[in-house]
Amino acid sequence: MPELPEVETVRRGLTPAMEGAVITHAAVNRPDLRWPFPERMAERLTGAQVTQLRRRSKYILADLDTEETLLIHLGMSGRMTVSGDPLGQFAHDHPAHQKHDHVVFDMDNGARVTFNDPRRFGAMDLLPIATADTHPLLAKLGPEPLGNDFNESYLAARLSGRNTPIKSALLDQRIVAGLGNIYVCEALFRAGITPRRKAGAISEKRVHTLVPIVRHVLTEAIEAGGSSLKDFRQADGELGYFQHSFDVYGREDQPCKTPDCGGTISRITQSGRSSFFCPQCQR
DNA sequence: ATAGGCACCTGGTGGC
DNA sequence: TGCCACCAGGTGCCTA
Repeated sequence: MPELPEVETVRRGLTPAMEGAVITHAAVNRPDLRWPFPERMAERLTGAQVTQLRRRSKYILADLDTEETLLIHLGMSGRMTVSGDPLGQFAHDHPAHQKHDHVVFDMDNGARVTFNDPRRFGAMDLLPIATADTHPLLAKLGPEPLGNDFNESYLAARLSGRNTPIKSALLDQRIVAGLGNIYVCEALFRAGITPRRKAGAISEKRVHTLVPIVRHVLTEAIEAGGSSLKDFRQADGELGYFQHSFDVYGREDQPCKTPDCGGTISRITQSGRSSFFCPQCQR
């Protein structure tokens, strides 16, 4: 589910409920997600004030006044939602506990933040604050696609000589961090590049066009509140709506949206993931 | 170093 | 209604 735009949407939705608020109670309802939770996680979180909510790639980072940072990843099916009234008048007005509500934070402003993840590919960890760059899960991540370090010369250098399909290269979080299956498909469509093309065999000119295209796709998706496939929700429970803007993702056998193209969207499997593209206008 | 495949886990969908 | 195969937004780890 959650690629960079969805994670950023969640981060923004959680901010009013969490930033500056104190975790008064942390319910940790199972010992692990993808990996075991850190030792004594509930105790280490209880009483901590969230000083800042940040995002790195698809990770949410909650800096705490205890000199620790809570790292959160949503995996494929993770959601974080807010219930209750941040002003506190209805502090006890929370929906019933749902299946797969693995971690629940009650905040001192009356908000309740619930982490729900049926498939449990998500993760949480606690690390010393300001060591995010060296955490094993973050250390090898490439630049943020919306940051200055992701630029034309950087991307050209990283793709040159690589024999892997461009689809796989853009999914490689070490090259650029935050893209997933949906937004890679969409970006390659807009760039007119077939997902099969070897990364090292794309002209420098076309590589250069990819940079602003990736930025635009992600920016538009964030503005739309992300994409809601199946069950993605923003933190307030609302659906994102970028899925209505998909040109290719999930559109197998449907007509290409390029005017006068006349092509039909194809689906192929690359390294175990579906790639959607128009064979007519992506070369 | 690089590339490809598998594993982790649950749930939804569609065919028979 | 049941069973089964297949699919899903991610990514660490193992193998050549």
